[in-house]
Amino acid sequence: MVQNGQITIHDIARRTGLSKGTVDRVLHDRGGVSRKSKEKVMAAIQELGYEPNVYASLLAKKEKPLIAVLIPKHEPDSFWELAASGIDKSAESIGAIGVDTLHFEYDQYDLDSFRTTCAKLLDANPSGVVIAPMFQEATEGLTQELHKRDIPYVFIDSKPETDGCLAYFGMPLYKSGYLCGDLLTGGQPVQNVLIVRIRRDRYQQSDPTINRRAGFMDYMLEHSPDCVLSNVFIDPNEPDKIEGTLSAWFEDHPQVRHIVMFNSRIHLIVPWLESHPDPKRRVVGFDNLKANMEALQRGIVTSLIAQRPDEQVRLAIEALTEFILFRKLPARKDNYMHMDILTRYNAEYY
Amino acid sequence: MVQNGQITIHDIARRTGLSKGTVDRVLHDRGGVSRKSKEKVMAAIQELGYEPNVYASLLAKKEKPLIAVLIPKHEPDSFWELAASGIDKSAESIGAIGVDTLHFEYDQYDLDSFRTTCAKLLDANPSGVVIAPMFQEATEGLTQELHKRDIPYVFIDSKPETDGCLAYFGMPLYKSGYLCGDLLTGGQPVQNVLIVRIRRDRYQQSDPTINRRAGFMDYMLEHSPDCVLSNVFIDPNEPDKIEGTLSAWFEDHPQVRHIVMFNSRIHLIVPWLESHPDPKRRVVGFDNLKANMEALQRGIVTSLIAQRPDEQVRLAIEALTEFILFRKLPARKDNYMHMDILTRYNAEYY
DNA sequence: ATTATTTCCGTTACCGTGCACGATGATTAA
DNA sequence: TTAATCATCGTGCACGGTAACGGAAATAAT
Repeated sequence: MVQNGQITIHDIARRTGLSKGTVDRVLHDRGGVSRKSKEKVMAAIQELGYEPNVYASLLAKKEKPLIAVLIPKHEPDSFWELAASGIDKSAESIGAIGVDTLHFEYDQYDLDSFRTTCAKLLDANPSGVVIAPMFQEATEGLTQELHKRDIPYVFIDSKPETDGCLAYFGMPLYKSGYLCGDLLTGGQPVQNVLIVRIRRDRYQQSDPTINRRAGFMDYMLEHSPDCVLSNVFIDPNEPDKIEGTLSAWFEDHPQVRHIVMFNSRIHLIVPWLESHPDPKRRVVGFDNLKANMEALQRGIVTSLIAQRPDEQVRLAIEALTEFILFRKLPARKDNYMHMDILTRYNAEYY
Repeated sequence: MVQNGQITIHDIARRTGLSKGTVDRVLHDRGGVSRKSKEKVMAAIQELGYEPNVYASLLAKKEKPLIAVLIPKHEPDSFWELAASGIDKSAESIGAIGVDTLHFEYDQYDLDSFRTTCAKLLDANPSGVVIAPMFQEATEGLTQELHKRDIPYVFIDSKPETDGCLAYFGMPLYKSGYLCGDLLTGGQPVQNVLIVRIRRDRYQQSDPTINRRAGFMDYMLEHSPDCVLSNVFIDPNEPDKIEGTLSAWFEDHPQVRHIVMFNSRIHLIVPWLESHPDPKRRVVGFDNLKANMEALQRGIVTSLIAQRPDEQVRLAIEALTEFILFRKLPARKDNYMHMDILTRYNAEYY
């Protein structure tokens, strides 16, 4: 440990001939200080190089900041579960420095659920909020209220076009589609590609796969202009039918050996892939769900593109904490996360 | 913010009919407490779920933990510079919670320099140390002294076989070589590979490339048993000669289009690669040095394997901080970092 | 001129722990 | 029996900062 001849507010009080109460007032801009005194204090702070003692401050305030996290409800092995576990992890570490965390989860297919969850969140009166938005308008309603109450918030995953948020952490969706094209083709021209898609619920508001598909299309246009792209739709609610659907399709297109999905559900087609092995096939999907990782390590899936959802939330929570505790703004407002390329050879330590 | 009905030592003092002095004594095992009192206090702590207030404790002790970091001295765009910048970043964030950080840098080719730097480090009397070891024996001398003084330490990058360190954060070297094989060959059998090597200084103690090469060899043995592996040595101290060396070699082996280096200096051969373009060539190297990244984005280098040195040190410092402040042991002792695969399509956001 | 407001600032009681100091009663030595 | 020793414990100040409270002086209102 280190002995610290720290400069305290007493020092600068003595130096200015004022009391520590006044010093505290200018430190926190609480008003009620004459211009002259304020200037003297500021000067002394500069000269002596005063830095507040975080411990003493936190102790005296005897308050714990609360960070609320608003994410979609999730099934066991899903993208949002990865995010949630990331929340728990960083909740632990910031809990150590005296910051509490609270999850709020809404049904991403139910606007009402989102609304009521927002209300609950506001009731908890958090000092900061992490938002994974799904419903454009309702989110705006929330952020307006947060603004009114002067509560900072950050977005993760996706974000409204313009917004007064503190920061945003997410994946570059278009680019991830582009990268996906490179991984699927291995950089070589390709004749046929099958895109497996999920019939979206009509209530679904935001769809990241649209941007990914766009990036993918552009890659293919540039590198394999003659490639035929086919689409097959499957229904995650009827997993039994998936194998049949795929088998039927491949009956007509036996030559297709490049398969891609732009959502996190590549694991849905793994049973079919396993029962129809082809060593030359290439399969690319997204996100490090457990089921996906297993398929990757068994060689069924060629590559996954992952975005470290846990790190996304960690950074989001960290940025929020720094702002709440120390009023420190994040270095960048828009933070695009690195896209991790996972293969069977580097999956082990992810 | 949230009001916290925290349990304090007063509460457990009142509950046991003792004074806070006594409670403090059992909390810190300072002796001078009867068996009966001690038991009563322990019981009350259990029942009420007492958790010490870190802020108050740190404030009262009026000490700031100091974390010392011991790494090799480094040139501008080198691996250890990446690590150093990671240190600065996390120093900032833990600085916010009142933890200081201090660099100590030694000449990795000079044992004496390591020794004197260790001495300086010990003089600073840190509460925890992060070590990037290069000299086996001298490192042991340091850790023994740290043990004596009861100072926790963690290793990064590499570590001695057996040691009482708190944790270790590093890259799985052998596996990274194996992965490297897959990236270089694209999973397809290959006829010829050129390994560009650096003539090591004879004083160099640890050489991560040995393990990487081993992993690479095994991959090739399994996937391209007939492949011819050639070695060419270059000297980083005479960059002017590199182009000549390579040109001379390729005169005799024009058919070789797979090139790999197992250290972070792939950028050294970039000038030659640029002046002898070949669209079908594949080049793989290690680490996200600026020069390497540029070559990657220009398409000169096919892939890089990076290990996020900044995250390595962040995790190391974080583990140390948690232990120093809260006596919390890290979840795992050996932490192998994820190997990042970088291509021109995902390099942008790294 | 007197009273009522402001403006500005010092005082003070905390926040929860750490630790030195001294007090108390019990035990032992003289 | 008296003095000295010891085990055991309570008291009180310190750490640096926060913010409520109230007082003095300056200004405004009557």
